[in-house]
Amino acid sequence: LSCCEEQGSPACSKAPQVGRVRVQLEMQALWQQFDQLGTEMIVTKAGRRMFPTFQVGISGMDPSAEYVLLMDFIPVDDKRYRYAFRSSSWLVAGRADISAPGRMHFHPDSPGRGAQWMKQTVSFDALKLTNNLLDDNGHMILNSMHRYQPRFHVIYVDPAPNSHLHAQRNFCSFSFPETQFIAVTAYQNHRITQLKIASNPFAKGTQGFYLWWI
Amino acid sequence: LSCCEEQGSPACSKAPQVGRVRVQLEMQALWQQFDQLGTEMIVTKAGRRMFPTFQVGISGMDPSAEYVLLMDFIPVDDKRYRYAFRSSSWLVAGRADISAPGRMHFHPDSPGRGAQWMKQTVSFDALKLTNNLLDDNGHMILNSMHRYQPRFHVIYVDPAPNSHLHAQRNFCSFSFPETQFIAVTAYQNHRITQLKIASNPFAKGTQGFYLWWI
DNA sequence: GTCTTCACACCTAGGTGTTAAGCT
DNA sequence: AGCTTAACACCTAGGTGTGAAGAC
Repeated sequence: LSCCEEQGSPACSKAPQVGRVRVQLEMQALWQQFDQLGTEMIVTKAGRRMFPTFQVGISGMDPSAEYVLLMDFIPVDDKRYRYAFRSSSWLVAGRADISAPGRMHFHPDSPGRGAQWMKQTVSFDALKLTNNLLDDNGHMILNSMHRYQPRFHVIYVDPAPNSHLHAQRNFCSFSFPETQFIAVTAYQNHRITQLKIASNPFAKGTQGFYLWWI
Repeated sequence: LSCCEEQGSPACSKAPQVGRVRVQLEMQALWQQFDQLGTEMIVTKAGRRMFPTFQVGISGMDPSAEYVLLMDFIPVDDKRYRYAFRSSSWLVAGRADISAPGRMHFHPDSPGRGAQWMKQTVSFDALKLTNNLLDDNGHMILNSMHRYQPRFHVIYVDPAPNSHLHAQRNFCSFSFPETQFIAVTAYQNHRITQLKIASNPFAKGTQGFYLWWI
């Protein structure tokens, strides 16, 4: 159960509509299973979903207030990685490539009332990852072989006039370390491939093949 | 291009947010093609989509005002029908059966701002028809072998206090005669079946069979 | 007889990893 | 070598009418 991350601001400077919001990562056990192996997420030119899907349960919102929910991805470090098959581990392979300006993914149900968001799990299953710098579909642009941390943001839609003057007060951010991943164009770690096949229904097609090897 | 139907009220008693709303039926040519043959819509216990889908283009809304959009179905008459295969025509087969209280189907994007609704075609493709009087999925309950007229309603969400006192002023209704249909559990008119197969992509499975007969 | 139900084959639509070929 | 691309087979998920069987 994650609280709002105060970003170096003095005391509690958040509006009550966001200051009490609590967020729980769903499918946490699965995320941890992947994290232990070193999560990889496929990026393609056309855009690829994440698996596991980023899903959260939310509490503490003002039921009648309006909120916008969104995600973004920040580089974890300034490094480029490569996978060493011999040692089955990731190695630093130099400094990070230049990155496209970070995009934001608004949850398609935004804006919505607190009651609606808290009613059931909020799922970002429409979000797609791409390595196409010229992407025109609103997908999240990431560099392959770089490490990322997904972030989740809650913005309170303040009806007050000049509310933009209090933008700081009206949003808060959450990030879960177990959702970190390295973007790849093809899986590197075979155990990641196996765990994806075992846990993603859509990857059931080739499941039979691996059952002999596990 | 249909205007708001004044329901026997004196002069223009509608709020400006709804009084200027204009609605255009999409796929009108297809609806007319079906209507000419006598449209039939399948009802099942589990719920069946309509085809053609009820879709409208909307103009004249206040872009920043909030609206709720919904549909319902009203019996066209107090009759029950049967199909005479010999004459390929519908005959009256007595008085209507007792009907379940009419349900409403809210468009899932409700409530939404005028700008959002007018941006693109509003489609009711999630709406399903059922003949199950005990339906628990929010589908529209209809009597098989009865004739219905779909209706479309626009409700302005008035932020004023006590706005419920002006409920009359804040909504308006639209109906398109070419969308009338008879609910059936199995198609009666073979030409309706053929037109459904020819025009609905999901019915492509058996298309080859009929190509020899047309 | 007339109407309804259900399993089914056949689609649409789109999410998977695989694999071979292509790029640098 | 290392990484990327694109076609592909194989799934999930669900919308069609069919035709035989069932209900009244």
